Formats: sequence, C-alpha cells, structure tokens
Amino acid sequence: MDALVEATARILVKEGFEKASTNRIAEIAGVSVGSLYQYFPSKEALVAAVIDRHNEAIMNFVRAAFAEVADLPIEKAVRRLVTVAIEAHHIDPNLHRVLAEQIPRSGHLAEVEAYSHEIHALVRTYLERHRKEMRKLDPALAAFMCVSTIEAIAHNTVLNSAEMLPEKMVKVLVDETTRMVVGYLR
Amino acid sequence: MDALVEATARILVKEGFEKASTNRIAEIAGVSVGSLYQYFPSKEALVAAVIDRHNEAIMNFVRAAFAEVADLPIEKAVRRLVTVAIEAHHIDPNLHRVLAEQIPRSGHLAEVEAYSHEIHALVRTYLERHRKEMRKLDPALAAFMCVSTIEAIAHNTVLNSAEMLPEKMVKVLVDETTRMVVGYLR
Amino acid sequence: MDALVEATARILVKEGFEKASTNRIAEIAGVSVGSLYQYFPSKEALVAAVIDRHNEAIMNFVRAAFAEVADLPIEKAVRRLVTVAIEAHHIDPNLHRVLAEQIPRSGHLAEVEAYSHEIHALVRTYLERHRKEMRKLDPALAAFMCVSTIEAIAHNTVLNSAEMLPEKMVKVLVDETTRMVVGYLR
Amino acid sequence: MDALVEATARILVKEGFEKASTNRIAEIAGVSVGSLYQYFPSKEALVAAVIDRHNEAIMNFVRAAFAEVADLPIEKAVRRLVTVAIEAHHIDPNLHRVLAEQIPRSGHLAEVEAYSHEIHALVRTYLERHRKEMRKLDPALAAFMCVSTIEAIAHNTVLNSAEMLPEKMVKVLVDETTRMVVGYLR
DNA sequence: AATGAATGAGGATTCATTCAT
DNA sequence: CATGAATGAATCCTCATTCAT
Repeated sequence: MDALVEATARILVKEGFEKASTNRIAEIAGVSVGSLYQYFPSKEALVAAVIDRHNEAIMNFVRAAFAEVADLPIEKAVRRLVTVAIEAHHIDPNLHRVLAEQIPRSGHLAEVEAYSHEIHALVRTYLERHRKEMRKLDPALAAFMCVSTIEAIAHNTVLNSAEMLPEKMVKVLVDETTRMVVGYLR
Repeated sequence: MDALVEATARILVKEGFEKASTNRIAEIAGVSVGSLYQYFPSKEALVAAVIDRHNEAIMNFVRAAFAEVADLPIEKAVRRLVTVAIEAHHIDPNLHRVLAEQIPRSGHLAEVEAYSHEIHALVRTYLERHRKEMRKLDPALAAFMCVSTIEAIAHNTVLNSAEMLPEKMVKVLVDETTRMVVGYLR
Repeated sequence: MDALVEATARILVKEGFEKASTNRIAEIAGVSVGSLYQYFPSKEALVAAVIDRHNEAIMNFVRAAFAEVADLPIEKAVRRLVTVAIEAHHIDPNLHRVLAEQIPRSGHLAEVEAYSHEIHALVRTYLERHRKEMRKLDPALAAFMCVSTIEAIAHNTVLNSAEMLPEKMVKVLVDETTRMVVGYLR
Repeated sequence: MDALVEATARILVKEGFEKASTNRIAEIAGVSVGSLYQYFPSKEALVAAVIDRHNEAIMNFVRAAFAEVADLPIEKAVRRLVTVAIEAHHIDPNLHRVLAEQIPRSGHLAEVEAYSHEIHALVRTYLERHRKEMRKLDPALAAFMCVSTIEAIAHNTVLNSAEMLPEKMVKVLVDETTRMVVGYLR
C-alpha cells in the first residue's frame, strides 16, 4: 500500500521517529494495523520502503543529470551536478533529515550504500571519460573527493542554510562549489 | 557522576541506542537507577552529557589546532587543520557514529550547533587574518565551504573508508584535501 | 471440505496448535479463508472435526475388535483388546498427542466423553456376557478398571515408550497387561 | 513473588489458559505487569513455576508415602500407595487438569518427566527390596505397569468420577486397584 | 460458491521514572 | 544520599472473523 509509505514518511517528518508507531501509521494511512502487516512484514520494512522511495526519487534526478552531462566539459558538468545535488536535497528536506538519522540504526545501511556506490561509480566513469581535461589523478580517489564535497555542501546548504548562511545564495554556492571542484580536478 | 556518562557512552557504542535503558546504564555504572536520577533529571540529559563530553574532547583538539595555526600560511594551516579533523574523528569513531545518529532526535541539535558555530567562527577569523594570501572572497561563505568540505572528507574517511577507499591513504587524502581547499581559497 | 480437516490435522501435528491459524489452515488446504468459513463456522468447529475424525478412526478399530472378541474367553479377548488398544494408539500418535492436549481446552470434552462411554459400555457388555468365567464383580466398576488400565498402558507405551521402556517390548507388554487384567477379573 | 504464582494458578483454573494474560495475572496478583516481569522473565516461566509448585506438592505426598511403605509387605504397601495417589490427585484437581493440558505445549515436559522418572525409580526400588514376596519379574517393566495403572485409575477417579462412576466409592476403588496390582505382582 | 483484503481487539513485553525505605 | 521494587503507558505484532466483489 502506497498510502502506508506515504503516511510513514509524513509521520516521520511531522512527529519524529519515536511517535511513528505502527498503529499510528496505520491510522494516518486510513487503514487498520492488520492491513499494514498484510503489506509490510515489520515496522522496519516500512521504514525501508520509505528510505527506498526517497533514494529512488533522488537517484532519478542524479541518473538523469549524469546522462545529460556525460559529454559536457568539466566546468559545465560540475556546475550541473552541483545544481542537481542541491535540487535533489530539496525533494523533501525534512524527510531527508529524518532518514539520515534513522538509516544507520535501522539496518538499512546496506541499501543506502548501494546508492552511494552507484554515485561514486557514475562520477568515476565521468572522470575517466574526461581525463584529458584534468591533471593526472586516481579516478576512485577523485570520485571520493568530489562526491564528499558536493554532497556535504548540498546537504548543509539545504538542511542548515537558515542557521549558517545568508539565504538565497544558491547561485553563489553553486559557483563556489563548482570553482572548488573544478579547481581541484584541473 | 562521571561513571554514568562513561557507562552511557560505553553502552551506546557497544549495544546501540535501543539497548541503552536507564536501568542498564545504572547497572553498568555500578549504581542504582535512583542514583542516576539524582544526578541526571532524565535519560535525555544523560545523552546530552555524553554528547557534550565528546564534543568538548573534539573541540579541545580543534581549538588547539587553530591556536597553533593562527599565524601559519594557508597551505600549512589547511594541511594541519585537515589532519586534525581526521584525528578528531578518530577520538572515538564508534561513539561519534552513534551520536551523529542520536543528536538530531535527541533534541540536542542546539548544543551541537553551538560547536558548529564556533568552528565556523574560528575558520572565519583565520581567513580574515590571512585574506592577503587569498583571492577576494566572502569570509562567511568561504568558511562554510571549507568547513563543509573538510568535515565531510574527514567524516567519510574515518567512518566509511573501508567501504569506499583503499586503506592507509590518509596521507594522500590530507594532500588532496589540502590541495582542494587551498586551490579554492587562492 | 475434507481437505480442510486434513490440513488442520497436518498443521496441528507438524507445527503445533499455536501455529494453526485459520489463514494458515486455509492456505495449506489450498482454499481461501472465506471458503473455510463457508464450511466451518469457527476454528473450534474445525478442530472438533479433526477430533471426531480421529476418534472415529480409533473407534472403528475398537468396535471391530469387540465384535471379533464377543464370544472369546476372557484370556483371548483381553489379549486381543490390549493389542488393539496399542494398535489404535499407533494410528497417528502425534495427532493423538496434540489432540489429547487440545481436547480439554477446546470444549469438545463432551464429544470425547461419548466415545469413552461407548467403550465402557462395550467392555461392560462383554463382561456381563462372560460373567461365568470371572469372580463376582460389579460390571461398571470392572469396566472402569479395565478400560483405565489398558488405555493407560497403551497410551504410555506408544507416546512415551522411548523414554520409559526398553523398545520392542510390545509383545511382552501385551502379555503383562493381559496377565494383570485377567488376573484381576478372575 | 508467590502471589504471582498463586494468581496464575487461580486464573488457569477459573478462566482457562487462554484468558491467562500476563496483564490479567498481574492484576489478580495485585501488582503491575512490570513487577511480574521483574520476577519472571516470561509468561512461560510463570507457568513453569506453577507446574513446579504443583508437582512438588504432589511429590511431597508421594515421597513420604514411599518412606512410610518401604518395609511394608506388598499388600499393605500397594494399598497405601493407591490411597496416596488418589489423595495426591485431590490436592488441586482442577489445576491438575489444566496443567495436564498445558504441560506438553509449554515445553515443560522435561521437568515433568523428571518427576515421572523419580516415581518409577521409587517403585522399582520398592519392588527390588520386596522381590521375595513376588513372582519373578523385570523390575523396570513391573514399575511401568504399576505406575501406569495406579496413576490412570487415580487420575480417572478424581478427574472424571462424576461422569463415570458412582460417587464415594473411593474405598472400593482402592480395594480393587490394590487387588489388581497385587494380583499382578504375585 | 469462492475469494482474500480488511478489521481491530488483544497479547506479551519493555522501560523511563518515582518514592518509600 | 542511595537503593531498587514498583509502576503502567506504550509498543509491535497476531489472528479469528467478516464482507464486498
């Protein structure tokens, strides 16, 4: 039931993980607990479904971006990818935050790491195709550097921006991040 | 009681947050639950104390590093700070991981953000003192970029390195991160 | 539906009473829960059907034995009946055991007692027909004594023999039981 | 807490196993569920305690009887033991019935079988000491026959007598059982 | 007649917190 | 000060039963 995943996400965001009891989730989804357990074998499985749905949504953005960017020169490519990273974090920032907290303890690290690996692989592939535009560097290492940097800036920008930064500087941040990453690669 | 904070940290690391019941913590600390509540008004307060102790330990490293580095040129300073960031993540990586998960849900975000602000301020101060070595840039923005980048790489290196990177590349990583950050600032 | 009774018996034996949910029974029987409730008004009714089927199977043995034995002298008759009692416990020993546990709590004591009465009546009838071969005794009382003794030994032999007795002593046990009962009657 | 065992026994007898929820038991015992779990790790452990208490009470009768009877000739000894068996079944017949149902499914068969073994051993020891009064027979086998017979008659007498027998015939039943068993042994 | 999704009361168990001693 | 027995609300999950299709 899609309503159950939706309800779980909503409660996770609005009331936190502790309040997300299976009975409450079922109630919000408009079904009975019994029905919940007809579709999901455990609370954990429900949370896993939420995580997956969210990650899949993000990955759709990301995969599309890499396709788009495959033949672009690094400056343009990085700019686009940074923009996409920030956009991706805007998909559902509050859910993203809650899930970031829940994932490690929910035993879904494995699934999430699969996405992480995919992103590293995509970056690495791009870097290898465009190695002539860059200085000599180890593709795996460079991928790690780029992913860590872009991901962190996007994460902090979207999740903490009100606290840490003058608002509405996304354009500037994209510029800066692009500069940092491209400077590093060249 | 310091033993209580220690016991909490130990259980958090060894058995996870779910197993860290107040009764269990008191038992490990060698006192009674009653005594626990004599010193800490709630479980949350105990966790807060653990968070604080850990952050204080990290901040000691960090503050010392900034003192050390205040007059160094940016290349040397950044290299030292990156090294310290990685070392700081090594203080108690498992506890760090658990706390990173617990903090947002424990309502202690505020305390943690104070440390975050302090670090941003330290970086910003350094950058302002050394602005002649750099291109023209907004100190707050540059601080945000540097802290995000260094913190992310240190975090990912220490917590996930086995998964993502060939081991024992700390030296290389410090070089690369330094290059990225310095390249960005200049 | 006979498949339902069969499925119930199978689950009762293989997975125990706790696992025998109506949904599971229906699944094993290859029908839907709805169909189950078309044929049996409740889970209890299903269990009752299993009990009945099992008791009927046993009673067929027993009735046949009494017919066979009606004109035999007591020594031969008792030997035959003891043998049959043990054979009857071999029909489906595991089901027998599970049902022995379930019957009292399932509220089917009444049905089972009807079979018990029938057996007592059969014994009593035999004893009355053969009273010349015996000492003077109250037929009801003697029937109670004989049935209790034979049933208990057959039950313990089949259900616990591995624990309590050297194996393969059935022949000896029949001899002994016959001796005890005949000695009592004469 | 003894009140908990008592409450469990009472509920088991008065309302059946299905109604014996831990919350209900705690309520009847006059404590909270939490306290129940302070003393017993699970519902099963509580039931085990009830079983043990009941078996211990019975075994006190039985052990005393065997001590008393050790040097008596078989006629007197058997009469006494039969009487004690019936008395023992009178200790708490309703509880006895419920437990007889619960034991096999509660996984406490092992404990109960220990008592069974003890009784067989006591009988066997008696028989060996008095073998001169009897025909030649295998002590283990004879013990099995005697225990099965006496136990069954006592059980049926106490638990089903209203259904199966004219009441108040205990004296007669003791006579008959003694006759049957002594006749068998001699 | 058959289906199987939906129901929801109920059960075992945990744990932060209190308070009489 | 310290203790730890006692509390009971809250949680996850099961299962007999119903009923719209």
